[in-house]
Amino acid sequence: MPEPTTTAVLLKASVSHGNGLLEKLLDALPPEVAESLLSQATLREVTAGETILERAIHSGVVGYVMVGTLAMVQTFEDGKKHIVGLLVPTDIFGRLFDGPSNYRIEALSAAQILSFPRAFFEDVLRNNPAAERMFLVHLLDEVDAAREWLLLISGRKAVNRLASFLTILARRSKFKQVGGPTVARVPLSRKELAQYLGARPETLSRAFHELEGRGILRIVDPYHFEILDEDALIEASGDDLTLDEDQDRIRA
Amino acid sequence: MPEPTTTAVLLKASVSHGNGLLEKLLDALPPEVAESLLSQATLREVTAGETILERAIHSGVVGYVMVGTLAMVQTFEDGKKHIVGLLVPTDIFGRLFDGPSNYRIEALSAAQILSFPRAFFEDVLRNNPAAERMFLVHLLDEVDAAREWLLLISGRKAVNRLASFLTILARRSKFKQVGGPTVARVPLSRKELAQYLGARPETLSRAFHELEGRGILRIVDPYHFEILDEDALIEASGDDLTLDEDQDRIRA
DNA sequence: GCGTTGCATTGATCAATGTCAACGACAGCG
DNA sequence: CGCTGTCGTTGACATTGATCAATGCAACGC
Repeated sequence: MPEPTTTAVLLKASVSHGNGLLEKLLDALPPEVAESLLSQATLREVTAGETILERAIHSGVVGYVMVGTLAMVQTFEDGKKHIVGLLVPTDIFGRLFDGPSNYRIEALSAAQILSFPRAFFEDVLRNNPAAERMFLVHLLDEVDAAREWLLLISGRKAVNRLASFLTILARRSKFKQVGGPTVARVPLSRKELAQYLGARPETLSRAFHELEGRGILRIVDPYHFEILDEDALIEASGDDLTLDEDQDRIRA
Repeated sequence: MPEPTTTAVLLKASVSHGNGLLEKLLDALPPEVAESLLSQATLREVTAGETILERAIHSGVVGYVMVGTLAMVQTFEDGKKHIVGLLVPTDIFGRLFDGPSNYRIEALSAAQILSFPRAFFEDVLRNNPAAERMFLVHLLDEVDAAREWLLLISGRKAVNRLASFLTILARRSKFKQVGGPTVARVPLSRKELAQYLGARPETLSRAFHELEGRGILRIVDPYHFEILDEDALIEASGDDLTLDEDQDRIRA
């Protein structure tokens, strides 16, 4: 455990310039409460592949992603596993007020995580209705996001799903604008991304190269891509599927 | 507007024997508050196809499904539409504390809906932290459910997805046990179900008949199915996909 | 009663993707 | 330095599912 107060100051600095949930929560709290919450936090550094939270454990912490990418992994009895969600900087994980989480949290890349004692975090929310409501609204957004995501990967062709994924990724974790071109960093191996998108590594590989062929992106290495034509990427993600419409079913 | 007090009594009777979110909320509230909440509710009867909530409208109501099935429908500019979620009895819909919902709510079958004035509902939650927390936990569950659903429909073959859907449907809205066999009622047309599952109506039709051929179910009519072998159904929903496992990535 | 319309079903074909196999690049290790 | 295992890629082939087209069935209006 690092020395609390100093840590808090450092953390405040690094947290405050973002606009994630944690920042908003801190803003909504009385300064001294925000301070005390931060003073309870510890910074944890993990390496790629490390497990952060075992599944089915009523964990004592709430985590906040500072840098890096984590994955929520569902494991089955027979040893198969499937990534069911990604966590990028500003995301919060850990189950509040309630039973164990159903997934294992695993680092996909080296990452820095802010850990709060769960009970303390809960108390803060309990005593600050405004903050708790903010959290609630955030959850409403999450539900919507999950549904939107569902819509994107259900049906459609592999290239579409990949384009959708890249588009969403771009929106969620801002790519580094190193001078000129936008470079996307995909924190998943081909195999991992493949299962996440419901496809096979081979299919995915072909999809990547198709997008490259269309001049939409350039493959730097298996994990880095220059986005050459962002509009075309969005274009490529929206394809067909969905229904042809009845237009007239409305009456109410 | 019906005569409040009488309605409240009737509603209390019909709501109380379930164990959905609303019941739990009512239990968590002081009796007189629960009473007043119910007295504000109005019962709305809708017919199949009716639109209950237009999308992108900051609606003034919170709805609770008593009987029937509703769908959350995402409509696109070009007129295509896609069902992104189902609402069955005991489900609550309507966006609290916050902007308009992104979906249109539409009745798939004739349905009865309990409508609460949103502001009143919010006030009740605001003044009863226990209830609000209950709502929050409920949202956590919803997020998980959405992720699980995602996992089920991503990838895999059409038959698997169909079997998954039927299994989940069975869990969520209990099928009528008319004496002997379990009869599933699917509240969607083939076309609707097809988009929901990310497939084409034709493919779906073949999937249904494949399950019938395997002796897992019997097609009564396009909307009713006798489940002959529930275990086999579950079996059929779990197929392959997912990853072959690394077993060893864990270190922490 | 008869045509019309909407929907499920079925069949034939083709495009997309999963599967199997092999190769090359690269990292770790002897 | 060369061996070996992993991973991404590529190719050939098999399977699945989308597409197009046609049929059957039932509800509805005339």
